[in-house]
Amino acid sequence: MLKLSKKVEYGILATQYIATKNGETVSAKEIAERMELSFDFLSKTLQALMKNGIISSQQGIHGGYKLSKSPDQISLTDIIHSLEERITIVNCLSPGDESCDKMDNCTLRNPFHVIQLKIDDLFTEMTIQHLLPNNDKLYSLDLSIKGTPNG
Amino acid sequence: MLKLSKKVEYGILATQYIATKNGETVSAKEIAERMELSFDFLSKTLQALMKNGIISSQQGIHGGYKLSKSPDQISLTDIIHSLEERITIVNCLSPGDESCDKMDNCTLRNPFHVIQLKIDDLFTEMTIQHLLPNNDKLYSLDLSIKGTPNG
DNA sequence: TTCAAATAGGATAACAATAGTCTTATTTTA
DNA sequence: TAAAATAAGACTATTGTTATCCTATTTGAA
Repeated sequence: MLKLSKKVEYGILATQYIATKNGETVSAKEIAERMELSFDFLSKTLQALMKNGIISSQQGIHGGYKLSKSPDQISLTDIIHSLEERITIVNCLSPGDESCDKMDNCTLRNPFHVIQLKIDDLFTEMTIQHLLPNNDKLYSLDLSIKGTPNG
Repeated sequence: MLKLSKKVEYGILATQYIATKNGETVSAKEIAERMELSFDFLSKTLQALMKNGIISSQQGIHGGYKLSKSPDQISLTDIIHSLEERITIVNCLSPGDESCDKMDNCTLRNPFHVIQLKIDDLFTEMTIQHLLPNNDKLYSLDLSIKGTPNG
């Protein structure tokens, strides 16, 4: 419950790995080997990230992937949205969902919506830049737990 | 991904329903019928809530359930912890987890931990009181998103 | 031209987690 | 003693996730 999928984990790990390569093209094989991930599954993930403009691909014998944007322009939400359809804590918060017929007099939906927006915010505020080794921006971001403007 | 389980949904719905009864004992049958939930599945949920001290049960012919604490003393985290084992966005944040051998030089774990703590906070701050009909406390809680009243 | 190494992508299998059902035992009151 | 309730274990069904397999296509170099 409330867990990130492997797909998203793979996506974040791979994007982070590519980011450490500073513009070099990196093959799926290299990422899979270095990060000890399943090559096939990783490939699917990379293809989805490519389709969503997070990374760009080069086919052919010396092909591979590189970032389409700088690491500080790629949020975890960007990656999550590329890889997952349903990302709400309850179905009735997903756009177009009509699975619940009690929506109108439900006293839970609004409170859940508030929580949802704040969770979305957490993943939007964090970028690949924050995940890079020796990064000094992570703890200067407003990620403290108590007494924060939004928390 | 990142979804609440039905068990937790049932738990929250049931606790909220019981709370509207102001100390009366309520049977699982009544809750199941009124909220249109599976009786068997709801029973399991209620039993777990009972074991964890959220509600108390009375067996026998006029038995049922009532809250053990006042609605504003029951947080969503209390309910979630009663009903789910693993509630972290990645496994390596669960207490005692050793599934990942790269933990020590992982640049993702700390950032994820920060997000995890903030998510935990969201569910801890919200209580059953906030979910009650005509509740006037929900929007006085600091649940604003980015300067907007309710998001 | 041909081969090797890479991405692209569909199909499907294996696995795990979630959700739901069934059955029986126990408790309590009338 | 019967009825109505909770307690709880076992089991089944369903769904979602994860992984694998296979083939096609692209590209560059020998």
